[in-house]
Amino acid sequence: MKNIEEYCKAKNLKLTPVRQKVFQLLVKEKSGLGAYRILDLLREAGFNSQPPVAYRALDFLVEHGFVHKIESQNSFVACSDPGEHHSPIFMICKKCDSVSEATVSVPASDLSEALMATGFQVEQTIIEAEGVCSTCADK
Amino acid sequence: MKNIEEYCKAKNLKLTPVRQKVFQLLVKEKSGLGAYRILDLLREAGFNSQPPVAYRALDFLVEHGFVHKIESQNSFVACSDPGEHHSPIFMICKKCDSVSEATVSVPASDLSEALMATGFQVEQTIIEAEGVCSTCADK
DNA sequence: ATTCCCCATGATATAATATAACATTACATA
DNA sequence: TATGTAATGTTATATTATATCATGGGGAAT
Repeated sequence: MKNIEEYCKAKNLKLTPVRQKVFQLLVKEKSGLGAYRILDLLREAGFNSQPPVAYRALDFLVEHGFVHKIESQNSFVACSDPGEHHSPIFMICKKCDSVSEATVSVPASDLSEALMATGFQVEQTIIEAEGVCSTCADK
Repeated sequence: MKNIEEYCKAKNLKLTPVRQKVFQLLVKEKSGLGAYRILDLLREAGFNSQPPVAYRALDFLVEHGFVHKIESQNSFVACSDPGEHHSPIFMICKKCDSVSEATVSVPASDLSEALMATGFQVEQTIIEAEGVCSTCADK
């Protein structure tokens, strides 16, 4: 949290109350949250609750790398390493629904190679793994 | 097409007219098609056009590996190697909107390793790369 | 200090994607 | 023929996301 406040100050980005609140909500959750769930939580916290409010805040947070969208769930999670450019890989546990992020500085190398070999110029990768997290596997 | 007919016969799966038509529509397209676009095309072809019709056909086709869903687009594409179990990797061109599939028999190995190292048991991976396809890059 | 501009927010409406639920039909086979 | 299962028909509605236009707030230039 401190992290992103400083980052925004440094970059002259406006971390407005609603943006900050949405980020806080996501940080507290280990699962992804949908936009309308976030909207409910905002309402409970006294914020305006129309859909564009949540989507705008999420757009801002995603654009600046503070939050990631989990495409297979239409949900959102706080970035575990905000401010860094990276190719996140998400591990989604189907038992406990947790989403965790494995940060890899560069897209997995043999993946890149396989794609490069086809002549495709990769700009961004979306990688989401579904399975069972170590905590649930231990049970 | 022949491919999937035979596969269904062998596995005793019912490749009904609407399922076959949806698959044909997807085979003809190099971009992903949304469910409601498919629905329109079905209607043009004389089929019943209620949403569940398209979604059921897509569910069947996806379940049996004939079609893949592109999560980042909420769209669907025909599988380039139906019937095979694989970990598809999609390359989505942001210029021409084409979606092509790089088939890799096993999830990219260093990706798997990175995830295994965390203790996460991967069951399935979703990998979508955005960028520029070789055809568009050549222009 | 005033004006201007930009960005964020407020507010309403609607688009786009997806599923629930229940009725009906078709077809294999006991 | 009766019966069960899977597929389809049909209506309604849930869920996710965006377009659009109006309003407000705060900094920079004059």
